Amino acid sequence: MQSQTSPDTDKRPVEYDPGTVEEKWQQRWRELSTNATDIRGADHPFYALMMFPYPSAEGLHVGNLFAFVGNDIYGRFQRLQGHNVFEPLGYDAFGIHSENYALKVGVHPGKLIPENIVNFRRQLERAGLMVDWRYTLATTDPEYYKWTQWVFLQLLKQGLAYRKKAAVNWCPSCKTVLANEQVIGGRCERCDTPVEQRFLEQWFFRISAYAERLLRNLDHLDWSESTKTAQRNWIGKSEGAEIEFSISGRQEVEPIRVFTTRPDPVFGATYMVLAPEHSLVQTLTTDAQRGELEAYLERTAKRDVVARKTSTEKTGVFTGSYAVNPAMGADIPIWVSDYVLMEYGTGAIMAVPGHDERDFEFAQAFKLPIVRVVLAEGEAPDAPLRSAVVAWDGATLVNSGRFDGLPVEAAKRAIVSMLQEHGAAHPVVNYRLHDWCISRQRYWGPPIPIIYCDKCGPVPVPEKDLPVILPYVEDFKPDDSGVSPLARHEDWYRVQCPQCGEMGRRETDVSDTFLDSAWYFLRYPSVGLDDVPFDPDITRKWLPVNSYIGGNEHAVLHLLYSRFVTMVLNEAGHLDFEEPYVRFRAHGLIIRNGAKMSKSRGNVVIPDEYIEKWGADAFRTYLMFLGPFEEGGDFRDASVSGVKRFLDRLWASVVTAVESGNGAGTSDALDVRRKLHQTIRKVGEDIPRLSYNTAIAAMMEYMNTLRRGERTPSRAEVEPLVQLVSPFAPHIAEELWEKLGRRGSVLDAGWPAYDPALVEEEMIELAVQVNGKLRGRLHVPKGIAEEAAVAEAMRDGAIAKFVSGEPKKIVFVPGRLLNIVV
RNA sequence: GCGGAAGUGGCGGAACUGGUAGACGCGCUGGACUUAGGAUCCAGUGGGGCAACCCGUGGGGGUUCGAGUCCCCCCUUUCGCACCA
Repeated sequence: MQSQTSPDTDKRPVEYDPGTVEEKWQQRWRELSTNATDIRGADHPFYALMMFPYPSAEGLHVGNLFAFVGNDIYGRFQRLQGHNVFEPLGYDAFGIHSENYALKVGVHPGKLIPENIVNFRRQLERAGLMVDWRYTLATTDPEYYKWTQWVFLQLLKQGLAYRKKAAVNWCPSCKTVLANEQVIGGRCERCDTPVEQRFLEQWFFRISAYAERLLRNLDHLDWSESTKTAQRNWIGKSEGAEIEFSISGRQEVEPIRVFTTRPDPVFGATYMVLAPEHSLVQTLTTDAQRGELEAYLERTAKRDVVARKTSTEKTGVFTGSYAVNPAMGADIPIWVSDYVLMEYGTGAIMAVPGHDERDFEFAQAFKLPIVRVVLAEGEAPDAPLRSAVVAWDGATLVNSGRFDGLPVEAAKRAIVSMLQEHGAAHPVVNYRLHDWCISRQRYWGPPIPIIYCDKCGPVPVPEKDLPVILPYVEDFKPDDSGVSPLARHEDWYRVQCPQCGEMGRRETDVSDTFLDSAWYFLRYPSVGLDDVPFDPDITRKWLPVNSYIGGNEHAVLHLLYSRFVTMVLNEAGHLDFEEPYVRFRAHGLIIRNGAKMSKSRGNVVIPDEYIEKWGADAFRTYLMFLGPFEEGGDFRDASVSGVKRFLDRLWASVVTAVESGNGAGTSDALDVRRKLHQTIRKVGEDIPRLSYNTAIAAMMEYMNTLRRGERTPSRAEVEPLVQLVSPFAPHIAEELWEKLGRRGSVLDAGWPAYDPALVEEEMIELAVQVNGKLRGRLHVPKGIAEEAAVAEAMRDGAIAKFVSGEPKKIVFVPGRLLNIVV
């Protein structure tokens, strides 16, 4: 090919066999501990974290690998920059996922999970990740969940874990309680069954107390904007007022409190609505209405959450009682309806049917009065009100006594302060964020470390007694008793109270998987230490995490919970930082041939098959090449060949360079040298931006330059390229590094420097436009002056013919373009 | 309904703060070497036109010497949230 010597034999492609090369280097990395991180001795620690996978029976998914490779490239790059990089990986092995699969195949999860982990480990090693496997963990290890239980106890100690009987989301299929976050559109996130309501005693974490801090800190985090937005929306801060409505003729009953972001139309509040679960419902129901109301409550309780939350049909019952509208003192009826949700605000509303669509529908259905109190800009006061008018900008009040004519914004403030003087209102900030229910009535999780004692109540298991081992039980199938399968094992749950020594009973619920993953990053560098969850010196050195890469599906759940737990541990004095991840980037999703991958479609990419066929290096590089890392892309089988071809050519170039003995000195061809230095700069700029696809394209471009014409590349021309390629295709890079006669891992060779003088071209192509239209290109010296450029342009007939007479204006962008306006 | 992201060749995708649209790769066309090639190498490849040129970044307006990029109005896709008061 490039060689001029014996064209006959050299036309033969120089190919390499990825299988042999990759096996050799993976073995060598193991023998030489190339990927090991010196945790205690590191001078320049860099913690490159990736979200750990759930070790499924199906094995590693390309989506996992896409994320891991993306993180690995970043980590390897940091190492080449001179950092001590720690790139650990473990397994998120507890949870409903594993348990359901175990139930399906009838094998105990305690047997399945270790098998899956072995398979995952094999697949991960094959991918050539720079992971230090001495520091791996599985959330199912007692040495790990001992400390998950410890985290629970810290929250309890801080008063942030509490028990309450609450309406919870109950999945009748999984037979367990779900967190709000696990309910998608009223259905179970895992099995898509409509979720029902149940009332159970649950353990909650008071994350709502941290809403403001979780929100505020986002402003200073170097995170993907989309992730921050998702968290902001989830926290859902809204500012408004709480208004009290006293009960007409019943001073002894506490007033109904409502939260509203729109206090201005209070004069139009013609009735009130309580959520069916509201505590005042019984008190306010008159005897005459009781029968009808009880029937309604029963109906709504049975009604599944989907129907309740998605149907727009309004149902409800009058309680028989009246409240006093504090604005003008009128009595307004109090209704009960399931369109008001107990979870938001106070579970009660003042209904303003003139200006709220839901209230309007309800008022129409039950023939309640609708009053107009807000006028949209330019609207006549006597315009008929056919639907709710939700007006804001430029709207003014009517039928609101002395507030008539006031713009909405001013009216909001004026009305709240008027009501406030009467003690009937005060400004309030409300959040959508609910407390985190961590109880699960399941088997496959860490038991919550609590012992119930008749005398002492709930008593925390003393820290010295941790872990509370999850016992091996054969019948781990959940039932609909509302309690965990562990509650069927008296020998396990009957235990002495740690305080008084009387017989007590263990908490039989286990904790949410999200608690396992809320602190795992703290454990990695301290894996192996069994007297602390995380060593203070090690933690000071390695945390917070420098770079975290993961999927945006965890934008609100895992990322919010781990931030919360970090804040709490910080307050308790266990950590000296309150945000766990300095930088977070969400990777994109991979689709296949334009369609979502799914088992049912049968279009799932199985990494093993591709690695077998193309090699891990080509597969890794292709994954990074198929689209922008943060956006994902379309996996097309036919396209892998392009990347493989690039690696083949890289191999061939290095081999011929070495064989030709073409000096290790500087390269002879100036244009090749320039391109090399431009490539070094480009790749070095692209990797930190996670713009991997363009970094690879740049290397391919350089390869094309290298191969142009009948020439043999020199070592100096190929050696830096091997370094640039190494984060993407580490095995071939190592092999070629060795072929080049270099000792040690290419990982420790550093990152090549570029010469700024060579990056800049001396001659450039100057685009010449006439009236903004491209008319020609000039090959001119970089620093050419405007006058010289114009003169040069006018000598070019193809350009000059568009210019007649004196130009009106000349726009000159040095080094780029000349625009002659005539 | 609300919120996020995105619409560029046959396809995946490039284009930093407005400045040569289509880098890189796949595919395709032609050629070389071949018993053969789904290997390799070389050349070409947005559309139209013999050409000079013209048209082109979802559609329509606008700002500008100049717009894929900025502004306004639509359309489409996609991902979250969703009776949130």
